[in-house]
Amino acid sequence: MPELPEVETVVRGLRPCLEGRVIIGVRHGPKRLRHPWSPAWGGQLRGRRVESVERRAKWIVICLEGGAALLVHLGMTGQLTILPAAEPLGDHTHLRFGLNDGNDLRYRDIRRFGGAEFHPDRKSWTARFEAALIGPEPWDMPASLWEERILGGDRPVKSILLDQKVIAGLGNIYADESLHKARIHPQRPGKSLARVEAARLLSAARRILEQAIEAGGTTLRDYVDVNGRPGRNQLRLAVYGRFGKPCQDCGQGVRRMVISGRSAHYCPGCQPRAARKSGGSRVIP
DNA sequence: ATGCAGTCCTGTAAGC
DNA sequence: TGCTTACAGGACTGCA
Repeated sequence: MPELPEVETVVRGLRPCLEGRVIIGVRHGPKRLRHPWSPAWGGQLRGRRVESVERRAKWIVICLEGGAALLVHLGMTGQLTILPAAEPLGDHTHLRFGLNDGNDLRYRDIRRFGGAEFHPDRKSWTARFEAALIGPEPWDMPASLWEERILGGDRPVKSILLDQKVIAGLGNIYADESLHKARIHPQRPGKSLARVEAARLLSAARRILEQAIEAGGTTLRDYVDVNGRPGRNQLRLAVYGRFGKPCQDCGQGVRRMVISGRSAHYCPGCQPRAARKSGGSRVIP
């Protein structure tokens, strides 16, 4: 499931393959994507040179000359890969962008929760993000705003972390991992957290995301980078997908519960339901 | 205003 | 063995 580290890994992989290339042809499949592709966009893309590739939240922003941009969201199972144009189309390939170097940029998405959008100018695509009210990137989050949003929330802290309007980029895996690292139970209401816990949670989330980027993302099933290779961060997961297995910090069995319709994994030993009175006094191995 | 449940979509795996 | 069913979840909609 592509979250911030997977999207960042794809963006970094795309840069050397796309920057300076010209899109010479666009073809789309018959199936409707979550973000439907408009046939008119093909003509607007043809002949445009790629200037840069950026990331905003879980969106890939392919910046084109003239201020236009191709936005791609990978949804649940989206893959953006670079392949020689002669390579046969695999199953579930919905979009194919021919490049002037003989390669294709291809969008494959089994569950079709993602998709791509063309925006003709910078104003159009920045407005797209503004309308969605996407929160700050984790490293740009001001401490005061973070405190306000966590401590002011009645929801379980896990739900707050998953809310892209609060903070951009966390999904189910890294929300669970961040809460474990910060030693906070996922079901605690945001407003029950001490200020020191809120601060610990933000620094834990940043660290978890940085480590996952270093490891090239987490591959549990479908995620691959632009070269079709899986990530390595799945080997580092402390709680996600480890239901029943012993916590590597304390040995207690990892538990699973459903919060807002999503699975939440946590360690009952490291993440007690009630806040510790003496926060920060415990020695972390 | 706020938070929650329901929805989309298909491959995989469990269950009968 | 073959079929049915539950499950995975990002982002959005609609409802209370």
